[in-house]
Amino acid sequence: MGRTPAGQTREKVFRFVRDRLASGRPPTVREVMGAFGFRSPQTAREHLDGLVEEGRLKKDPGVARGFRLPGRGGAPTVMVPLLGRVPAGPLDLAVEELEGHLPVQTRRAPGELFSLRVRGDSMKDAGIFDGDVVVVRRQPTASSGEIVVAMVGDEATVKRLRLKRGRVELHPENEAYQPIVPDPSDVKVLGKVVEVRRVLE
Amino acid sequence: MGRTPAGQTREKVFRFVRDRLASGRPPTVREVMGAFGFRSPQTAREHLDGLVEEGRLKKDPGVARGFRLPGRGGAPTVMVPLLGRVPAGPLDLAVEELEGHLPVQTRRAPGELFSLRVRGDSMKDAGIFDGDVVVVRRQPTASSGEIVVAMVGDEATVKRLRLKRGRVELHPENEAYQPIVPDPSDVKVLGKVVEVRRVLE
DNA sequence: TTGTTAACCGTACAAATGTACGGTATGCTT
DNA sequence: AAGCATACCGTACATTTGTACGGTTAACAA
Repeated sequence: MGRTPAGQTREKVFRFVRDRLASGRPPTVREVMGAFGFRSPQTAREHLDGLVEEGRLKKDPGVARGFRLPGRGGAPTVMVPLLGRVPAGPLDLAVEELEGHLPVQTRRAPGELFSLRVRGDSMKDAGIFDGDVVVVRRQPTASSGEIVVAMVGDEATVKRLRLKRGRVELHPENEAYQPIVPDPSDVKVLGKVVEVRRVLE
Repeated sequence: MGRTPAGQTREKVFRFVRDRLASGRPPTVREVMGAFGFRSPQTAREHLDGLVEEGRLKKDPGVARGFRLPGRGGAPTVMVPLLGRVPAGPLDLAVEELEGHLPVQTRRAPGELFSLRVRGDSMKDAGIFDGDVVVVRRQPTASSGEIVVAMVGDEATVKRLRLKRGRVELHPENEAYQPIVPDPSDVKVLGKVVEVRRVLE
């Protein structure tokens, strides 16, 4: 055989490409070449073609950095904006005052989601703590029992929605707080909480 | 002004690029051109350069598909394996029995992290519920007070670590449970919980 | 009016990148 | 030994892609 044990370099090439793909910057043939000390782009190409042949990678011929992971059932990853505060107006074209983005796996259209940091511990018993980030799907209504983000007056709040006799109630999940029963004209559902995240580090 | 309202197209271009970046396939200038019906690559370039100027994008000059999101303290995204169950042996080369991958923002090396689904509600008061996913950084030790994943016998458990007089204690955060004080030879810290995620949908 | 600016078009060129052709070396099998 | 496959090198070429230069149009302000 050749210089290195069979398949060993190939495995490392695969991981290199996979990690580069996750970081959002798929490598070129020559970057693979450089990363492994090859002195010919052809060598890198042979490994890459081999991985495609084995079905571990997919590629679009002719396109620069055209490698992908074969799509296995998993939902695609989209970057969801993390809003510093929730604007009162429409979220669509609002110049988002954003703190950053987070990667979320979803089948939803990217524009359908946003996220924000929760303040206060009114939802503590639902496992949503101060400082947690909630990912929200935009929708003007929600079902009773779902956790929603709603504007009450000009403030955004995370609560569990209860619809009682046509009236909207926003229930905290913390004994120390009381349900909010706002004037119907004063409350607007922004969306439904679809994910909760807490970073402990 | 020009054909479309000022800034509107630019906003859409930004989202297009951002979404393409998340999907692992950053666009070329000409792909942006095509996506918006421009008939000149220069038009797309002006929008892209504008976004770089505004600080909303970063780019590597001369590099194909060389756009990135500015790292607002933002760590790069890596794909972390979600393990179906935690094997007793070393995690390193274990043929990971994986359920999939999740995107996690971290500065750590990709191989340093793994994730698993929590069973039971013994950490309920820490906001970790049954079915939640915890992202774990592999490390053989941890500080007192940190939430860890540990093997007790041949079972993996998520608990808060307490070191008392040189002895290891694993504390649940739920009044219905008692602390575990295992035989030191029978417990092994697999890593520290660095993130908690809950999907509500 | 004049000027300015944002948004766009067209084309050409240079660099980055994928791809093809041929070669060398090593180890395994027969 | 002969044959074969894997691993690698070197170079050349075609395509993709970034980039530069110049022009057009429409809205707005002075």
